[in-house]
Amino acid sequence: MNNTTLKQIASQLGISITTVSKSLKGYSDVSEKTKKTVIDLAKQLNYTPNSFAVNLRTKESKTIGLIIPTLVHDFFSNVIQGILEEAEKRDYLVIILQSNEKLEFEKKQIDLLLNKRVDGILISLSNETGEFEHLKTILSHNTPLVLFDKIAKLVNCSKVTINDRKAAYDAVSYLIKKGYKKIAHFRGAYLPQNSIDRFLGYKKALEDNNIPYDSSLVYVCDNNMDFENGYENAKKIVNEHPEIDAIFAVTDLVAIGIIKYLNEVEIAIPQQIAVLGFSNWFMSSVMSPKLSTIDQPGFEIGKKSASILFDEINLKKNNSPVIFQSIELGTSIIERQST
Amino acid sequence: MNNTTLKQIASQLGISITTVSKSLKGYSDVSEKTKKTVIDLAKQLNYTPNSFAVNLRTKESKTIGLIIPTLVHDFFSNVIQGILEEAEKRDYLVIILQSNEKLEFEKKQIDLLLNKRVDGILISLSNETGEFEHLKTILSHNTPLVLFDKIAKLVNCSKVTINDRKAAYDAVSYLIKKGYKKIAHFRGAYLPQNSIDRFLGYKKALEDNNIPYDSSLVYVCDNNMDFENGYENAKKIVNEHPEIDAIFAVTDLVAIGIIKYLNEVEIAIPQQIAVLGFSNWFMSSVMSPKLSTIDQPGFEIGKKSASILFDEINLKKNNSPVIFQSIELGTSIIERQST
DNA sequence: TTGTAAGCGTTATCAT
DNA sequence: ATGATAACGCTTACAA
Repeated sequence: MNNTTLKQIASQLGISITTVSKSLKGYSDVSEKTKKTVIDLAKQLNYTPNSFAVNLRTKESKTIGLIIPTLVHDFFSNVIQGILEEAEKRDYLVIILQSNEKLEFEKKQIDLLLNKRVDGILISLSNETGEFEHLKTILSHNTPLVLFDKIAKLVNCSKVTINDRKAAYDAVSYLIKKGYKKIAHFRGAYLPQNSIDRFLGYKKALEDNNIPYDSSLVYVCDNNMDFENGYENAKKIVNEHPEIDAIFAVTDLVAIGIIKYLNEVEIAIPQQIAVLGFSNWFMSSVMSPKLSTIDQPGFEIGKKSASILFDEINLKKNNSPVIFQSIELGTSIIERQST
Repeated sequence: MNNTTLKQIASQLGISITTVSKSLKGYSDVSEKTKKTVIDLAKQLNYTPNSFAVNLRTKESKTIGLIIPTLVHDFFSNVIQGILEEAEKRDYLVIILQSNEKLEFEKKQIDLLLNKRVDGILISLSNETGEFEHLKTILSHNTPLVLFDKIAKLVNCSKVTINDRKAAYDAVSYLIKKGYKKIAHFRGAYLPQNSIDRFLGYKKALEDNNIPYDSSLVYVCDNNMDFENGYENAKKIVNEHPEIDAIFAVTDLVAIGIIKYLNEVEIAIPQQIAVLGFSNWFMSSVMSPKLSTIDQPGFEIGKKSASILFDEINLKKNNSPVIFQSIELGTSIIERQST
């Protein structure tokens, strides 16, 4: 049991709590001698400040909250790693919650974090999230908030993303340059901004290259955008549109589902149908064929988001004005075997 | 800003803080009438108790800490999900830290959690961890501790694992039953108990089936037990022991590395060499060929570990004696295409 | 250089 | 049924 308190040290040394506190915190108005005795005894008794008391006194928890849609997810796992790394540097701890792509959970979890009085909050929105009152609640509590990856453009806070539209545009342009002409798109659901932007990039690339946009070549995945979606839609499209020569998938997991199906029915990739993913999950590099994809720097997104959040926390502490940033991190095309 | 305090409510209502507190906490010795007024005003002012003060007063944080070796990891991600689910049920929050398979970090993070005064700690040990003083520190702080997956048998606390030895034994027996005779094993490093147990299971299965154990067929992966390890060791063994007809890998990631190499040099799986993994990562079901593996129930391990931890936290609160449990969850063989 | 005392926002004990 | 008061352990203005 380690429950040494300042009081105990003080009484053992026959001095006041204040002097003990000051000594331990390196204040200058304590004699070297007493300071030393205090520090020695503290060390000997294994003193650590009671964080509950410190929190109450300083009104900060040295903790931030993180809400992500799904944990079992290559991209988000990497984001978390980046966040944890930045937090550790600053002696901050991170409470992690999973919204499970549900708006309802997201709301509830925000309340939990606010009640816990975390010093800041990091969120990647659920695919369901189309209203933003709960985010504004965070702001009205004066708690720094940084949105990343799946953001709400309308909420007034810092944001860290990639340029989904441009990334998709480049991806499809690349496909066109490789000679593919009938390019289908398996897009995400209608809500998260990313799906929309990736779709828009796809469409624009076609148009800029004089390929007429054909909405019947766009298949919509449901909210999960998972393996099954890719598999099932691949089955459908092969039947409905045998003429396609490439599919641009909204995310790797969907692309992997596509590959799975094409492999099963022995449609050659990329000779008959090319497949291009998005996100560069580790998995995509060990598939057969290896999946070409867009690299989305999860780790850096995490680091940057956290670092902005901590900056804002500090600015707030000093009553300095904070200027919200919108950062876009770069992406790149990873060419492998599927295109 | 939501900083309503009991004091404010009290003064607005012209009653004492005590009465306000009691009303809000449903004590019986408050008149229905005042209780109602208090509750109404509290709701109107959006009162939420200051958790810092509550923590200080009650000496509990309603928070647990979790230390895992790696975050970008299918199995551990599933474990975390299980833990978060149990925590949420009980209105507990979870602080997550990553040891990165380093003993040094593990130690430091334990200190962080202890200083934070979390109500309990959940750990899966790093592959480096061969001494346990830091774990005993947790116990000496009287903080409930549950070890899962990678545990230390010698530490006196509850543990949740699978039976690695039996799982490996069954796995190799299955291989033998399928007719494989020269079975190699890519084992993990010498430290984590799992590696040892899986190796022991492998060895025992051979012996029980009258296949002489040949130590030259056992290749040791380094601490990371990753894709590269599988790939490189596969390259080596194909060269050094062309006679083998199966490889039992300590974990799926290693198995996937093996498959990758065998595919590249066009060694037929499983006709020439069969590959059996361990853990049943999602990835393994979308490989070509699909990987046969041992299902390790990550989600359940997480749930069970958390639930035991919360039980111990409650018992401790009631000053009831706690009896440490060692739970072993079942595994099963997932037969796919690689064996 | 050292110490007193107030206060952070609760909860709990004991009077009234 | 209600309230005064102390306490949790710390920080910090203000005295001495």
